[in-house]
Amino acid sequence: MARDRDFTVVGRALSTPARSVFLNLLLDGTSRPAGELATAAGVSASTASEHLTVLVDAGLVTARTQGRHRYYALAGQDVAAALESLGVLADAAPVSGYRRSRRAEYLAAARFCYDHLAGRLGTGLTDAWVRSGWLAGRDELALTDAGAVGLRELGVDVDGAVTARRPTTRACLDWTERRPHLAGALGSAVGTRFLDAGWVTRHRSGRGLDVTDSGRLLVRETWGLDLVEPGRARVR
Amino acid sequence: MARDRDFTVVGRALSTPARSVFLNLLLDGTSRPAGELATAAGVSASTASEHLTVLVDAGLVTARTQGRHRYYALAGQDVAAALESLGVLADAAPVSGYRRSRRAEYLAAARFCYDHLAGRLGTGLTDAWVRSGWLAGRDELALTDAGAVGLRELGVDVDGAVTARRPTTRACLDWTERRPHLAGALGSAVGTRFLDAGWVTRHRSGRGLDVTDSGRLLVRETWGLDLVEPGRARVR
DNA sequence: GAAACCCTTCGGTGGACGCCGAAACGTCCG
DNA sequence: CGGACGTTTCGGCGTCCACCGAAGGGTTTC
Repeated sequence: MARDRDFTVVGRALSTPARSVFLNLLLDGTSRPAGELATAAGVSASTASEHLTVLVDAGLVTARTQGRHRYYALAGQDVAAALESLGVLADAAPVSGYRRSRRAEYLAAARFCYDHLAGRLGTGLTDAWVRSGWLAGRDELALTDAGAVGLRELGVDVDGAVTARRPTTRACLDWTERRPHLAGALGSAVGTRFLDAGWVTRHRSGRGLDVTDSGRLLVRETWGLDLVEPGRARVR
Repeated sequence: MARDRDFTVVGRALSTPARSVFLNLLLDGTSRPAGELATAAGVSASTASEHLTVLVDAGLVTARTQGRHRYYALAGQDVAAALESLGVLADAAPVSGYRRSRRAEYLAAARFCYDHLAGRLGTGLTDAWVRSGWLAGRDELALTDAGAVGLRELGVDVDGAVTARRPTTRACLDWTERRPHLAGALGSAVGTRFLDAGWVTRHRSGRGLDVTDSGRLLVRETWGLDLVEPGRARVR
């Protein structure tokens, strides 16, 4: 005889409006900091924090600390699938398959992680610069002499980044690509240069970035980095 | 953009131990009266009633009134599937596919619905007797003269059933077969005769019945009713 | 009609929990 | 180091709700 399942933990996790909003926001596969979830649900930061621990304890959501931020995401595909099937019960509306939202796709392509480039653009550039010897090491991403020269030619304020108080380079784990990308003072300088040179422009809302034609051309010609058009990107 | 789903209603429905027990009991596809569910969960009848209305309002469970009983069952296969996928989250144990339990299969084959035969045996006999002209009408199941003769020959106390205060015949909707079977005073008399003649025996626990070899032979030879061996019955 | 039975509805009570602001903790920046 | 920032923890408050017993409605049986 099959052992009984205890639905109470998962059920309780789903039973409040704020947590329902959280899960809906995370259903597209994105990771989001606690504060963003709090404002989206219209609750205070402290309340959101409590809700999030409930979701984590229930196994629906995972947390990852990054600097002074804490990113929350669905625990896995099976969670998304379960919520999907539950959604069928919630409203009689037909199911739309689980997939990244259009906005999530934009963010996955290119975005600002605070002051440095992230997404496929950020990880792609980092990979290319490691391959070409501009950056050394997998985790440290130390700036080499060749890298200093190359980036200076690009117009990046390398000297300012080196003399800054904050660490020159830092590896920041990308939550869509699951690989590190360049952060720290140098990462910030690179991001500033990309914006100033018009290689990327801020997307209408939030952290998203549009890679301009000139930027797309630059990264392809210089580092062989081929960025897929967001709108046409193959998902999943 | 996909409209947000509201998980709160379903979530709240799952969030208490008593309701979790109810759903586990109903997961095998059986229908059960409110009282049975109440004692199984260890709560009072009134509390159970409130829980059940919550489950019905959430769309997880349906209620069907039968006489002075009220049978509750899962609302459908999709509900079972959703609970199944949720169960994966609840415990890490691997899933055993959704299917009728062995006990449920026994009950579906033959059982007592209070004092009259139900399950495939009950509906099969009723169908056969309607076909052969012993009973008339789809809903009333009135006893014909030929039926009185035939049943009397079987040893059924037809006269006692006709003169009883309660209605001679009544159609009782079968919850496994979803078709009517014979109830009322005559149904009771038939059930009594089947037990006395040794055509069926009470299963060890509760309402379940075992059809004996003599009973199996009788129904096949007399009415062409072929009952599948419970243990070998194909499910689903 | 009367009694037995099943179930639901109705009050009332106690505990659980969602909510917030204040304070503490850790990180980043100059 | 000092200030800003994101997040969590802590106390306290108000509400919701799970629970029960008693009462009421409906059905079956005698």
